[in-house]
Amino acid sequence: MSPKPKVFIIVGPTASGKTALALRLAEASAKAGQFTSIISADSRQVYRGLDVLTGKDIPAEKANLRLFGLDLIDPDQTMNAAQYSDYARAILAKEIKAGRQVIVVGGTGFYLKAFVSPGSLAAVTPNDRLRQELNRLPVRELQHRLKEIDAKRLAAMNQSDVANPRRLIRAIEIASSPSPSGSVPEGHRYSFVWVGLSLPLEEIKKKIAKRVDRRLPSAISEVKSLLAAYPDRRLPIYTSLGIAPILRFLDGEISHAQARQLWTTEEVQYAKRQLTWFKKQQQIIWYDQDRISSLSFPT
RNA sequence: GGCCGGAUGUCGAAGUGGUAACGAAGCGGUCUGCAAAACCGCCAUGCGCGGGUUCGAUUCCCGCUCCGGCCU
Repeated sequence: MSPKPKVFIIVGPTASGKTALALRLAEASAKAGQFTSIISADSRQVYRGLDVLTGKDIPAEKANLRLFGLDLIDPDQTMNAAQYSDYARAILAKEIKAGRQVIVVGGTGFYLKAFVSPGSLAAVTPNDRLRQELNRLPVRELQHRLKEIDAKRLAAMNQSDVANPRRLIRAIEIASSPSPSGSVPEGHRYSFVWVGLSLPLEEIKKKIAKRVDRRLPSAISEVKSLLAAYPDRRLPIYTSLGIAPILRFLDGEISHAQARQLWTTEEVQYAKRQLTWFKKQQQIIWYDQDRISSLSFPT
């Protein structure tokens, strides 16, 4: 039995230097004659037209580098963890088969979870009609409905989830589907190596502040064009970090400086949410961002 | 100097003679198809300072300080 292909998964909060590390690893491998494919795991970089806001900063001119996971959908479309997982799995298989090594880089923990364990998600496809209908109901009513069709499922939800309309709707969706089939466990065909980049929160804050400052002008024009082409502000894409403050600025509600401040705060809050998620992932091996240079691809 | 208004947590902001809404920030979490999302918990023994009235005052009264406006 041949050894399972080793796949690096680089995670960490925003502004921790994940991309830079991936590029360095890829370059080093290229020198040794090994080509690398990078798959991004980022729920917002999948949008076409969302570039400076999401910091798509991998230089496209990097030769010998195949890059996936970016610009997959239009601003009025949506993607979810299952779709991402299917997509990334397919790419992974293809690239490995072609003899390339693969590095997955991303900050969307939930996508990564679905990616490494396909089948961890209930095999129930979203039911838009049902969701639309349920969306109008208050939380109380959602709880009531779930209780009627699957009391156990409701009882199993924690304090936070039972108050969360989205989780309730999803639970109802699963419970009311014809065959709430369990997931099909899939054998691990790959050996995933999780690498976490850590650096002090104070450093993250500094980097974020600098980045926001640098990006704001072009981010403003990006939001303008987005708004011009897709005026419906209820689209999920509009919940991307930085957009709300920029919209308020464009609406004349707040100043440029306030928008910058708010965007920065949003980014920092996001970084902390990411840390909360990654903290629980036991498989991650953490490295201090400034001592990462010694890391290299095992052969 | 006079008159009026205000002073509540880090910020914004309600409010009551019986012991401080709410929003933001902050802190800690949740997580099986919207995840840069959505959601949950914590966060002023204290209401500018000093007196007084009262069983009890942040709330009423007196004085003071500071801020804003108007007048001289």
